[in-house]
Amino acid sequence: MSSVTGPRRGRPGHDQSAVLAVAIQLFNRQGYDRTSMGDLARELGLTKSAIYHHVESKEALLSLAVDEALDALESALDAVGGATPYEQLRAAVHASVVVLVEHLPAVTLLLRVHGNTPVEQEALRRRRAIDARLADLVRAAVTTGALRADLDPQLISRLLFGLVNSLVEWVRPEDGTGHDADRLAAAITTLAFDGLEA
Amino acid sequence: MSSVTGPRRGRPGHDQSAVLAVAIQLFNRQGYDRTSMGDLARELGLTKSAIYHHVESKEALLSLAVDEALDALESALDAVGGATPYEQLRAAVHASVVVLVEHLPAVTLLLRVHGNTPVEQEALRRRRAIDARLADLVRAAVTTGALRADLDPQLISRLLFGLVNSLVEWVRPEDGTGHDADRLAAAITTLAFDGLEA
DNA sequence: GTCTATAGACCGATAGAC
DNA sequence: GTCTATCGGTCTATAGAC
Repeated sequence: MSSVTGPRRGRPGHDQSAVLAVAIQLFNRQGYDRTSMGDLARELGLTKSAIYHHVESKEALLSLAVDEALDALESALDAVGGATPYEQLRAAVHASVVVLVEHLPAVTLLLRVHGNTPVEQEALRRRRAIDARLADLVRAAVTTGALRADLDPQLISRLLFGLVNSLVEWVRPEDGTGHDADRLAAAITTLAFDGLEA
Repeated sequence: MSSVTGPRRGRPGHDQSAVLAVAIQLFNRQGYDRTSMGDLARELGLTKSAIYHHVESKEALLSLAVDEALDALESALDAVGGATPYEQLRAAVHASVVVLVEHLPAVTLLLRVHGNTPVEQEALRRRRAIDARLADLVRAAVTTGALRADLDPQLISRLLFGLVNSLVEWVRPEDGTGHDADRLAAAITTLAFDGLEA
């Protein structure tokens, strides 16, 4: 299968992608602030100093991680098609769930970012831009009459993608079949658009 | 009106409730781990040492905060009534939203706890117990035929309360009328049980 | 590419005066 | 109830050898 972990040329030892993957895992398990470069070194079987050969700083690791999540979410939205705003919205919800499951560690970390450092502020700015695109889709779908008009479109948008994002609290990695994400996305669109009642 | 902030006898200066309220606010703004006792002291206009006259430790502040949220959620669930499981579930959703809005800072902090300290582990244990009670309600409502049976009851439960909990990401304090929480709770139950479609 | 050693800053918490 | 001063520990990051 194709290498998802980026360039690795001949030499033994670790590369940036391997360090990043372990870092994201650790940040999600312990929290970013509570995870020291010493913790990361121990998990990698390295010393702290060796890590700094691969990444510039601890904050750079966070930046690389949230960029992975944001790039994936933006690309997925760019690829959304559909004849009507309603169909585009359903496709956007579906695509968001799939990205969330496929990039679960990075997206989980992204959704836990609430801080005030420049890296986190920039991540929040990009997240708000994505939210705005989705809110536009909801507004358009309400305007065409496909969605109920007795709820504020911005409220609908926030609830809809709050529902999607809440998946990171309990979804665990796929078992490899590759069908979990699609089935989960289908269940969520069913609940959101058709409701819970029998 | 009644004092929500606990005992404050004659003396000038701060009390534990005042320190806790500012601490929760700061923990939510900066993150628990990134907020130092020095930060909290500056926000209070005190020195670090003075804080330790009111609370035993930084972790004790976290413990007090999550206990406020958990106590409120448990009490709200205890008070839920209704003739059928379906009606009890709708009441539980409504009550959860109201508690979340009324205790927004404490509940926000609770939902951001994912660490491994004893205080956090205990908070997660109580949260899971609450989740289990709600999952039981969902299962019962599915059994009576009130809720659709083509979705796994545990999935329904997770999505339903993921939806409710996602409110902490954007809800801001009430303007004092006291009606916001009820109207918000009504909108959420509408979306969850009736769906988005027109 | 990894190591040992350490600089320099900040942390949580305490002692003891007022 | 608040202060000044400080202890012992941990943190990110760097210097320089191999």
